[in-house]
Amino acid sequence: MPEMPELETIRRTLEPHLKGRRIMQVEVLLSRQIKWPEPDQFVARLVGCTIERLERKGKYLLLVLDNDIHLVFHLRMTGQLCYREKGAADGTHSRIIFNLDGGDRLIYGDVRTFGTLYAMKPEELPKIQGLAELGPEPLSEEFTIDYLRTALAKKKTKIKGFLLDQSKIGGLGNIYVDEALFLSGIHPLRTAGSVTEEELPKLHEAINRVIREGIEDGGTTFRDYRNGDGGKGSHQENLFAYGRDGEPCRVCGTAMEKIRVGGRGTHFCPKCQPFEV
DNA sequence: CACCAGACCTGTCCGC
DNA sequence: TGCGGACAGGTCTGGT
Repeated sequence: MPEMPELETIRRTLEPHLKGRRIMQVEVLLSRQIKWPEPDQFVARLVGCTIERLERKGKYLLLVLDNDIHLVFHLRMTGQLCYREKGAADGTHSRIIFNLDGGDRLIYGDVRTFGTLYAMKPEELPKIQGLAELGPEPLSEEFTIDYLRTALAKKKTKIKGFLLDQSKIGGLGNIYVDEALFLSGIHPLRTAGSVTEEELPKLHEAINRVIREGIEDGGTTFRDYRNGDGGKGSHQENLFAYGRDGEPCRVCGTAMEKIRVGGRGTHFCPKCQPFEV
């Protein structure tokens, strides 16, 4: 489900509800989604603590508590975090429920149950490998054209796989990779190392643009994604590539195509994104 | 190290 | 209406 724009939207919509709130009780309905520590310890680390702030790193959301515990979520494909006021219905597929002061709740729901939760002391955070190895994020100071040039250099892996690799760039997923490749005119099967000096700034800007616009639109809702208030995003109305196979390219009118790259559905325009450089 | 299939799960959609 | 298969926003592991 969620890539960086969706997680950032969740962070922003939850923050006003959760900042300064106390966790009174935690209901663990599906313990295997808790990865660290053991579920009873997980609960013990949270109960009675106050949420000081919400951070996001790549596709991870972190609630930092007043005892320095970091409550970390990775939503994988179908995880949802939703704030519900006292008396509101739970919704379906609730897995972990955080009861807050005053009877309001933060509900972790997840249809496919791939999502992961952790309650970590600061020194334990490196145990989360994906978090420890996270590459620079789009729109960050570290994500420069020079960084991208060096990271791409001589790589024989496909550009699509490269952009999905969270240790290279943190936060892109299948939707926004297809969008960035479309906007920069690069065919998804080309190798990372084949990106030319002329294409490099276009790709860099395209990555920043799709993430920026995704956030501005509150994320992309195709199926499960909802923000912290249960609302949908609108970026699905502004996509150029993802999910548009068979439809006319928004730039040249050619029929968009869909192939599989590295096992992932991949959408592109055969005219705007020629395979030959 | 690159690359792929398979695994983890449930739900939905499409064709027969 | 029912059934089987493909597919879904993500990562991790194990094999070649």
